[in-house]
Amino acid sequence: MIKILIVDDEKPINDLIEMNLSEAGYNCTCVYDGISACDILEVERFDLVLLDIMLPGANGYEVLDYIKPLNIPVIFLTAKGSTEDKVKGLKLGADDYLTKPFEIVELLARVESILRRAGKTQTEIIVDDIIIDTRSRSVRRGNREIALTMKEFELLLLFARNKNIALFRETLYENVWGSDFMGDSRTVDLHVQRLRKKLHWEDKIKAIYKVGYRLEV
Amino acid sequence: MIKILIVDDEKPINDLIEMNLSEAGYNCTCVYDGISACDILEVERFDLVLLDIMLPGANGYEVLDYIKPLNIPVIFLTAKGSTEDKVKGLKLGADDYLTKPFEIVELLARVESILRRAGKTQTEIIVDDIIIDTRSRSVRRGNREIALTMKEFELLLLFARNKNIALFRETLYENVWGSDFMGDSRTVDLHVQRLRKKLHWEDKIKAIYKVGYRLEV
DNA sequence: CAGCTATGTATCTGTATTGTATCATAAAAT
DNA sequence: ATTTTATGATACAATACAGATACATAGCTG
Repeated sequence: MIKILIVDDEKPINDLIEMNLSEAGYNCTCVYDGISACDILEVERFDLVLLDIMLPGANGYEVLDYIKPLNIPVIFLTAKGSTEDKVKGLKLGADDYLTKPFEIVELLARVESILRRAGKTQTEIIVDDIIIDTRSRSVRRGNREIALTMKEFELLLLFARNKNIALFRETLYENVWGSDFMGDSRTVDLHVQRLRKKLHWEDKIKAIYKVGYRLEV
Repeated sequence: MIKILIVDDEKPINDLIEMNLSEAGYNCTCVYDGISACDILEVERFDLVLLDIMLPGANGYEVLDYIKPLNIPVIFLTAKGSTEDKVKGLKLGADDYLTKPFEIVELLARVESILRRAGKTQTEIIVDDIIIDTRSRSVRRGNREIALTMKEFELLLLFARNKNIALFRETLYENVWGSDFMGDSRTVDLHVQRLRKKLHWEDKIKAIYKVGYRLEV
């Protein structure tokens, strides 16, 4: 299990991140200031730290100094997009930075990227007889690869992370397409159909009348 | 009892939400401006706040600031659907976002989602020997799934949340169909009959002469 | 630039869902 | 008991929805 430490004094942001990373299968711990961060790092192993720069107590840079010798990758969270801060952070040893406000998709991408770089990626999600590798973005049944497009892959991932849960068309659209306006387009349906066909999941991904779809396993 | 505070200056919207959440078993309180919201939050505990952005007095963002330290989840209600606003809201600490006009079904889904996230709700409702899973929108008896349509499911949910309570036809119609005008149509009756048949609940859902129906368990 | 792939729109069609109409039966009122 | 009214049952029609297919566009690759 990959463990991520989230250090941010704004609880909502903390929660938002935690929720999404937990959903993606990571084990998260939240602390709200620099001192607590150092304390917990003293006794617990983590694979990645998400670190806010503006912190009460010790600021982000100081915490970074503390983390450095532990050799744990760090992603800086910064409110401002000032190049100065970025450079400073990266110079001091942050592996990446993320400017608030950020899209969840981007957060996940960067987290995966960093973990991959550190060789710690959790890569496989298994659903039924299918293996989804988030790292190579590939899907296999046994050792036969199933070629999916970008959207199809994202869609599958969402279903895989929400097995047996009815997903509204709007939810699907928001997550895969990133926009909250769908209108009456039938894009989602079409992609579900294509995905079904490719995976031979004609009856596993069920349409729910007037609602959306559900992956049944 | 889960308590929800509704903050919206448009009374009809307020009422609509209140009615539906009350039916769903939540305890609701309505206020119509930001100041009142803060006042009541000062003295009463709530589990969730539904907050309109456009408010007289203090606007939604300011109220949000006020709520933040209280650590109560917030769902923003807004007419706008721009990602900018969404991010702004989420960044400031809103836990979710609902764009007006919204479907009642979606409202309930999001409320449940948030409460679940906060560990304050259960996803399964058990009635007699039947299990209703609001998350997957499925109904089972033992491990035999009972296929219900949208309306049937909503109807069952309403009965399940109001066991042994007589429900007026108008109430049923308003909640499941979302409209407050029913005329003298017999739509509700028909759906009750269909639901009865599917669940073999011919005698559990009792007709109450000149009133409506009641689920007896 | 041509050709390919990914993605999205438009359209048609079958069908599940939903609602209306009708008649039969049960409950209440007189 | 008889009338009146409400509900149950059934059949059927309208509708909305999802599946399928074809086609248009965009974006990439060579």
